Amino acid sequence: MFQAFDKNLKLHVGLSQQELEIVHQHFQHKTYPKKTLLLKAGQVCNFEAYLLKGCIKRYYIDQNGDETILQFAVEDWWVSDIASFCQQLPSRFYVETMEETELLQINYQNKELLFKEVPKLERVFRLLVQRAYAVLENRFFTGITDPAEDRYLEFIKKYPGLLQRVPQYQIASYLGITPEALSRIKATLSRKK
Amino acid sequence: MFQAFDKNLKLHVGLSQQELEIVHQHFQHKTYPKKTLLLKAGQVCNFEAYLLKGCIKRYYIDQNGDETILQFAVEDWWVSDIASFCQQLPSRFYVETMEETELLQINYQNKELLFKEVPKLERVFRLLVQRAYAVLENRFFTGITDPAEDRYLEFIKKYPGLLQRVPQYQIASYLGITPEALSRIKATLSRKK
DNA sequence: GTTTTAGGTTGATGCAGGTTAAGAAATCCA
DNA sequence: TGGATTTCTTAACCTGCATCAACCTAAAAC
Repeated sequence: MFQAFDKNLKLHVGLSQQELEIVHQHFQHKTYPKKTLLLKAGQVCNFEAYLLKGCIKRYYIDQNGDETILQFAVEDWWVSDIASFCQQLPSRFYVETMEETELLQINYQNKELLFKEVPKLERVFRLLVQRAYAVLENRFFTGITDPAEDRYLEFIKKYPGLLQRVPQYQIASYLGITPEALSRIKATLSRKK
Repeated sequence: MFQAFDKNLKLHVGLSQQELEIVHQHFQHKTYPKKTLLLKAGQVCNFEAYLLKGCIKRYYIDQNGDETILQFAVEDWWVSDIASFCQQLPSRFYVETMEETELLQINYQNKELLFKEVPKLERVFRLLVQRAYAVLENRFFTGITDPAEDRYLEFIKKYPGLLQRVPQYQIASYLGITPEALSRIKATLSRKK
């Protein structure tokens, strides 16, 4: 069960089997059914979770009740509201499973304990946040420079297979456009082919 | 000289005077004249720098030679290309002083040495990256949800005084709009007032 | 002190993507 | 299986911001 998880953690920093076992003890293994809300806007996010299986979205709901999806997480990705979790402040976001989802999750208290027991993990998690930062900056950047059509093509590459797992209007939301616009983009693309 | 810097570092983690002195030894104090390029696209970013004084922009230049500004940094801010620095990969960005600028900067090798000498700093820098992540996510988020006018008003609050220090067309670039569009926004705002 | 030049404003026009609406297709579930 | 619901598509129209271009001002350069 921990195979992919261990590999994810050890990507940049060596960890002994013993250290890994301490880590495992602080994480909780959980399975949630489809459409479970793991976080609601206004709550403090109390988890960082690694996805073993399934699919999760993190999104915002505006005054009109429309949702904007900020992140999809699938197998071997992490999900949390980093800002809320780290500063232990209320979140603006919702986090929700889109399929039955299996997680390894840790809460704030356990994460701090873990850092005390295995200080090397400060480094591991620093590198994880740095990776997340690089991913986000890239997303921000392409959002400014690339038109919607290019972003859609990028999306297909970055999340292969997710098109089949997630309704199209949610992908449109992630891309920052309306479902109608995405539908038109697909139409012109298939005309071009 | 190190007063504000020390305070910035100690925001979340206590550090002794001795530890701070080790830190100081690994940072370099530098002053650059206006319009100095600290990083060019294609180079590996080899600094993380804390601004004592002055103003810096980080930007991208597209095929048409137009620049898009991703970040302004002023007093008590950090500047770097985190993705390039951390992974030691070529950057897509330029980093340039907009005024005479005084920095405390550290390179990759020294940062790693510093981590070995004062492991507690792993934590300090993890928290710094987390803060940077939260700031970036907020920017990304408002970029999607808010219209240009709101983003302009946000900008004025976030960077008080910068309007006077930076030409307006660069602020437009930061906001993701053209100078003409910003000019019109200002016109309608003063009409509303 | 006149001439460049950089920065800012204003107007006309165009286009990507938003909005609204309605029907078609797919999926869900009793 | 069949009706309900959810998702996708298409079309007509609208809007915010981009583009292009002319013009204005003020400061810098000669």
